[in-house]
Amino acid sequence: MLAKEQLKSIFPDWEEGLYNAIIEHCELKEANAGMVLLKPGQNIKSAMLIVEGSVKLYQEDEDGGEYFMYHLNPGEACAVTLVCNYHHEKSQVLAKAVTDISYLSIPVEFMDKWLNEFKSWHYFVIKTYRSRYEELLKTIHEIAFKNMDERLEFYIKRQVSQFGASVNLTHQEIANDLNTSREVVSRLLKKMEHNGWIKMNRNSFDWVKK
Amino acid sequence: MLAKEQLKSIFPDWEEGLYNAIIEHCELKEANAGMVLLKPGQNIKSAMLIVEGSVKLYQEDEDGGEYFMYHLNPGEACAVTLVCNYHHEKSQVLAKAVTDISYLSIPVEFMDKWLNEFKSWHYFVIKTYRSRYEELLKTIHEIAFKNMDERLEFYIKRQVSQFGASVNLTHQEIANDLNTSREVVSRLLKKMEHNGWIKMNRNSFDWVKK
DNA sequence: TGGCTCCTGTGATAATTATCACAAACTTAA
DNA sequence: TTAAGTTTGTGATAATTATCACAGGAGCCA
Repeated sequence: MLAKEQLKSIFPDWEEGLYNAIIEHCELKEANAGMVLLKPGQNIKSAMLIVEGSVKLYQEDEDGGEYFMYHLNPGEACAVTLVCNYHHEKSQVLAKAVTDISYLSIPVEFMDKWLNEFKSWHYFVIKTYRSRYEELLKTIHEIAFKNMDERLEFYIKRQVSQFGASVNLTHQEIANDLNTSREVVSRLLKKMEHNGWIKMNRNSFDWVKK
Repeated sequence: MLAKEQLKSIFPDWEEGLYNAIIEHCELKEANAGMVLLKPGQNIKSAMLIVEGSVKLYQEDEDGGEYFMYHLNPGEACAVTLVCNYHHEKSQVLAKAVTDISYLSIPVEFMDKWLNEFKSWHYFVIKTYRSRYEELLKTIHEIAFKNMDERLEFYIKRQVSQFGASVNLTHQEIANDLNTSREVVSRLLKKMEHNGWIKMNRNSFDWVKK
């Protein structure tokens, strides 16, 4: 488990008792890049709080399609896993580790308990829901109103703000995240290259706009 | 203001003290069908808890487009207005009364206060966020993966489960809610009529499928 | 070096949706 | 009843995206 000091730096503003409870009852787990952490339909038995690395959240279609919604970073929690009150909730999203990650795993039974015991925990839960709700709104805004060129730009900008101007993704990976086809992404990226927005390499490209 | 008994029947599972606090500090407001209750960019100065009637929540585009996300019904609260901790939040959604409605208006200062005082209030807030988050997921699922015919069917079914099998909406209104054009809706409805899913009238139609 | 796989580019074509144009049917109000 | 406005139907066409087909290049490994 982490030292209390580390916990404090990643999850500030908690009560002393909450750090202690976490240290006492939670596991620090690890997962490798690419691993699926949560599948649609899966029963939720513990909350997931990111300590290191980053995670991508997807909406998944019945027949294999995916749509990328948002990233989870250190200090953030997966809202879907923060169940309370009624257990036996099932995931409606797909979560994948983008990098190697480590995360705190909090058994469901403590989540309810801590809601009563620690004010800072329940603020954390509410803040998590609120910020994820806002991320979903942004996603809806993109899909509902924008064409693929703008959605791709939005997607790349988020990628850039996460991992820097060098985007190490294949056209196919991007196409999967946006639930479109590789050809469409290739053509749109070509256009961006012509416009001087990106510089293309193999397996990656650099965002040079703005 | 409402009598405590009425409050209890609409918002069950609250603490006695919470009902009293609501009665003491909140206003029961009314609005007519069609009124805009919340606009994108608007400062949030009070929470909105539906007592009577129903409300539609939209994502709004910069240039006037709208996309319908979900209904709010009696006993439910508008998640966007349930701000806590930091004030001066701005709305990112559009809320419109579908019918004449009445709602409780709770000034922001009490929301924070009650989070500490009433356990049932903070469960209510979390439950509200969770259920609205799930509604947004459903919306994303529709827009990201489904063609207009299936989205229209999903839309009509929600409408039916809200207001019954007789759908009193013009094609134009439906088109606005789905951010598409009237012609598309007209043609798809014609197809549904041919398939025997609906019976069309002027200004309305009946859902007869299933 | 040769063969294999993965990634990218691009044309051709189909499917879906958007837009324009206009007519017909019904409703309302003067 | 007429005129004006609203709602619906439908063809024609454009724009966007999806799908298929295939070629060429780059990296990897035997």
